[in-house]
Formats: sequence, C-alpha cells, structure tokens
Amino acid sequence: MSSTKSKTSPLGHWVALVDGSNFFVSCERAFAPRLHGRPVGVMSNNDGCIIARSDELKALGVAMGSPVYKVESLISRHRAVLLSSNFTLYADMSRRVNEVLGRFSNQVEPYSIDESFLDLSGFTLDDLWEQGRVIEETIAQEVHLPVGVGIAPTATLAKLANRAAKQSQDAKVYVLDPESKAGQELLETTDVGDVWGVGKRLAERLQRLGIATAWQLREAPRDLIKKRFSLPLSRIQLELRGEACRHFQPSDPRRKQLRVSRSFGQACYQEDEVTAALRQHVQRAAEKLREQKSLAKTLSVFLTTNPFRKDLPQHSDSLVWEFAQPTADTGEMLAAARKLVRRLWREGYSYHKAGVLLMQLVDAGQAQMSLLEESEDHGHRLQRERLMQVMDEVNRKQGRGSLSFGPGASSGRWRARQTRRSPEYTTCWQELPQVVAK
DNA sequence: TCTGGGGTCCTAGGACCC
DNA sequence: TCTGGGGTCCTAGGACCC
Repeated sequence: MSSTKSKTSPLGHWVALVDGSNFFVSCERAFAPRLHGRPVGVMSNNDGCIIARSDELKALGVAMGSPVYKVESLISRHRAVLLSSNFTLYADMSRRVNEVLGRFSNQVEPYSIDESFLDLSGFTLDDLWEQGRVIEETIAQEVHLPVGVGIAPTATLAKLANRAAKQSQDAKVYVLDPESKAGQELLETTDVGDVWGVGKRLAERLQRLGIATAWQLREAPRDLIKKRFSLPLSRIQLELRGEACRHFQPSDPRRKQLRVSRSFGQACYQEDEVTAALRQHVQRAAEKLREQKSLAKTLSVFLTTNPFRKDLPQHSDSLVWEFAQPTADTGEMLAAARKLVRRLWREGYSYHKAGVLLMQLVDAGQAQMSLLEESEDHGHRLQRERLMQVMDEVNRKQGRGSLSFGPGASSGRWRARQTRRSPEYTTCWQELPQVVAK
C-alpha cells in the first residue's frame, strides 16, 4: 500500500484491516440488548434473503444469501429474529467506527461499510499486537460494536490476518509476519480460494495446476502466474510475498458510476407502475450524483423479469441515453428515463426489477460547458441548479423524499417489503431510543 | 407467495486510422 | 502468385468484491 517495495522488517510497512463482526447484526444489537445471545439475521432490501447472520444463526446452518422463505420454519423453531435491513443506521455506525480509527492513524481508508484499512507503519511487532488490542477495545467501548483486527505488511495479507483473528476464539487481533514460522503455517492452511481476489473461477484454474493453498500461490513460479493468468493475480502473488501492490486510496473517492435499482415488492405488469418506480430511482441517483459534485454524460435504464420464475416468459433489456451536455438535473434525467422506458417496455411480461445507471461521470466544477450556449440558456441552467440545491437541502433536513418530482411514492406494487425494520436510532429525532424511568 | 444492491478493474475484440 | 502492420479508442462482458 505504499509504492516502496521494501522487504518486510519489524519496523517496516504495516497495514491493518479492521472489520466489523457480523456487522449489520451487531449494529442492531448495539441498540437492542434483547437480541444478544439469540440467533439474529438481517434481510436484504426486499426482505428477500439473509445478508447478515449472528454466530448463533450461522450455527443453525443458515447460509449467507439464503432465501428467507426457505429458512422460515427453521427460524421460528429456534425463535430466531429476522430484521429488515436499516442501511441508514449501518452507515451511521460505520462513520462512527471510522471516526475512532482516525485517532490511530492518519491514513484510514474505508473500504466498505464494515471494513477499513489503516496504515500502521513504523510499529514493532510487539507494539502491533498491543495497538490492535487497543483499537478493538476502544471501538467496543465507544461504539458498542465488536471488530476483528488483522495486521500484516500488505493488504492481501492483512485480509488473511483478519480471518485468523476471527477464527481464534478470544483474540480478535492477529498480526501476520509472513517471514515467521507461524506466518508460513497460516498460509499453508489457507485455501487458495480464500485469498482476497481469488474467486471461484480462478481457484478452480489454480487447483488444476496443483496450486491449492495460499502458500503454494505465493511460492509458484512468477513466470507461470504472469503467463497463464491476469495482472490482478500476479499482484496478489506479490502481495502474498509481502510486496505491496495495493495503495491507499484517497478517503472519499468519487464514484465512477452510480446505480440505483431495486426488486419490486410484487411483480409489475403495468408500464406506469414501473415508470413510478424508476422515477424514485432516478431522483435518488441524481441526488447521489450531486452529493459527489459530478455530472453524468449518459444515463441507462434497465428492466428485467424474475429469472427464478422459469415458468414465466423472460425479458430483460437496457438502453442508454446520451445527454447533450453532462448534467445533474433531475428533471432532465426523468425525461430521458421516461423515453427509454417507453422504448424498452414490452406488454405481457411481469417485471420484477428496474434500475438506472449514471455513467461517464465528470467533475461538476471542471465540466466543459458548450461554448455555443446562449446566455439565456445559461441563466436557465443556473436557475435549475438552484432548484436542485433547494430540493437537496429540504430532503436532507426533512428526510429523504420529502420533496420530489411527480406524484408521491408512498404506495405501489413496486414498493419494497420492509416488514421488520428497526428504528433509525441515531439519525432520526422521531426514532431516538427511549428510556422509561420506573 | 417469497431469491439484494452497488461497486471496481481488466481483457478481448471491433472499429477506425495511417 | 499474391492480399500489411501497427496504433488508439471504445464497449461489452467476465471476474471479483462486500
């Protein structure tokens, strides 16, 4: 994660990966003590499948991604709790974790909602163990979340260290020194498919060549890997050897594309229902775009039937719209999306999901406006920009969707089911936890 | 009845150019 | 009998991630 390719030394380059254990479930538990000690799961957006599991739920054999209807009887038999996902809460908890991490390093890279990389260069091996423990304890005390801390010379090794931390019963912290005996043993007992960046396909190809463990990948001839595989795997091999290839990313990179899509609560047969869903998605996408101060050159709309329903006719398609000029104007995007839906729509299919993608994003500040733009158009554009600002402001203060284009979105078949959502404990005044004195 | 959503990077191959 | 050889740019799709 630094560009220097120095050999590992106790005082060298160290990366920590801090990762929330069963993150979504732990966020729910932080505000609901009744959930401790019980099997708990968090469901995907449409209450469709399980996307987070407590240890107790894992122990019951409920797999990641299981469709809810398939495990429902098991759930009730064991008095397990399933909750709808509450991403507003999880995002806020994630922010709090990163706030704490900022005290331990001036290089913190949030990698996903539940994990962050930290630069811990300069510590000795002993100090690293201690530092890891302090990080873990501080987050437990201040944010009430359990985390695992993996520390190693490179990001790829830190991922493995993090796995080891989680597997050990009590520690929650693991420092991986790849030059040590213990380090070698860890790599020897790790399946190559469990290495970060080695998916199912690559793992199969590697196994056919007799490369079955992380250690064997590390020790494989460079030529073989370079010749037979892609650049990413070649980098992974170097990272396993302790040579950093992945570098710290700026703390808040602008997305290169934005997507908003949802499965419908119930299948939709009417074009106007799907259009209503897309209207919400476009507005949310435009909001995200303005949040990161970008403009989009193109917008794409897609819709699809339910691929699991083999008994129904299938149709899925997408179309791209190119704007005359890069834009972040919700109205302009809605108009484009409407035209695309009209062209995509086919009568007689039961649609299951629709979404919008904003692509070819450019920096709003540096966007090159057409030199031919008349001053009248320019005035109009500024007016629209102010309108968008006001809308964003209101929605930020009053809650998402308070102000929107077109009819309100409170109902409709496409609305996601969210039957068991927890309150927004930390981000909404109306839903603050209440303490009752007796 | 009921199966998530949102990203990134890389590569191959076509179109086009000289 | 003989039918170039590179470049660059773009896009679709694969693979992977959480």
